[in-house]
Amino acid sequence: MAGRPRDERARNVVLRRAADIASMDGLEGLSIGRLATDLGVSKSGLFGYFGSKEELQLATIRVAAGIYLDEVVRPALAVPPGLGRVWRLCENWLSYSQRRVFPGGCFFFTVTAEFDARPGRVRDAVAAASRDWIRLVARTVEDARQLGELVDDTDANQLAFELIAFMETANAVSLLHDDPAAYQRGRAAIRRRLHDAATDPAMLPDVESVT
Amino acid sequence: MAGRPRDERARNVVLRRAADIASMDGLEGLSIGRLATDLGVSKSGLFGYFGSKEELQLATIRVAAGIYLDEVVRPALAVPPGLGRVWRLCENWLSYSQRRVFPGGCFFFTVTAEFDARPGRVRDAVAAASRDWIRLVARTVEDARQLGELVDDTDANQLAFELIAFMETANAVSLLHDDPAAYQRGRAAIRRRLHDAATDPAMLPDVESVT
DNA sequence: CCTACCGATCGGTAGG
DNA sequence: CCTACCGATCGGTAGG
Repeated sequence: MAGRPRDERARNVVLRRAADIASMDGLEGLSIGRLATDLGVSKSGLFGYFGSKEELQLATIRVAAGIYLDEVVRPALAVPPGLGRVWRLCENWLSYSQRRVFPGGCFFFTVTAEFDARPGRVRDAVAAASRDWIRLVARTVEDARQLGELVDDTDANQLAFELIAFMETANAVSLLHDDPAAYQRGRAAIRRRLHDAATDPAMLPDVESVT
Repeated sequence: MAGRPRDERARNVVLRRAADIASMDGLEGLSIGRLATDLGVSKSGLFGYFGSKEELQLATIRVAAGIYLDEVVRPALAVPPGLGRVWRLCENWLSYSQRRVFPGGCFFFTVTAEFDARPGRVRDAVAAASRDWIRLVARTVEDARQLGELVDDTDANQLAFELIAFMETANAVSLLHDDPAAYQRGRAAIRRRLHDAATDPAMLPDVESVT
């Protein structure tokens, strides 16, 4: 069921809108009735696509993860491993947040805070996505270390934690205080930290001007 | 109205419980009916204390801010200004999060992510509390700089951003991944950053062992 | 994939 | 500060 191209395309339109809503109001704030009204379809028709609210939430997370992959991860993997790729990954994340690919900023920031203290399948899916992301950043850092572009005693997991902290806080501050300068702060913090860990700081590109 | 001691005490019991619920499920997830059932009182009686859900949410934020002040801010102001006070402030925050003073971790982390993309009085109150906190950290850093304990070209607002990023990310990671080591990561990051900015790194206390 | 409906719960009110 | 209720909305179902 739901295997025909038209169904899949329709499903994707629904889920893309669902991810937008969830980025602002959370996955609980996302209601089937509201989503149906927004899209001009019947509630029960939409319900039939997913079978339950929880399945809708899980499908929304999968679609958001795909967008994240396209916007942040894939274009960074297109540049060679090393310090440049670490920088690209961070830069892509800040751009993805700043361009409001999701209107409520990073989808995963919103739903992490929403589900981090509630058990269930939704929390598990959010945690799995987070784990994948943390591991990807750590592996990218570790690659740079092994290539000799970061000092030898660099703790990849620790550095990944710090870089992610700067990205997420830039996202949070920019949203809550409507302050685009938060991205300058995040970018400066990342640049400084990578500068300190780099064997050849000249390999870091200049900080780009921010709109 | 509601000025008698007994009323105020009762109000405080209600709001303390409200803050606990909101730290896990958010200020929208906090419903008057559920709160009433939890406390064994009638819904309309409880409603009468506040007049509207929004007023309940705003009163809950005020109570949570008071607890934050008692747990994090006041004990840091008891030590003299300087690098030691900066460290105390960060250490108190990590302890407040780790001890689960609120069962869902930092109350303000949860409600910031919940309201950062929705307009209204609740968002404004959350943003005001966040601004106060950021300014306090920045002023504490600036005091340390003026006392000559941080290098002269320290950008207080930038350093405050970075310290806050480490604290909030320790909170978020520990909750989502049920991983107490996140606090070690946060503490190590803060320590390293302050070490680099200190004029006399020996003034930083050793990292305490973590349970 | 629609209309029409279910019981439960929401914020809020009336009346005492 | 209680009981009893209001209309709206929730997730979900029946029946076509």
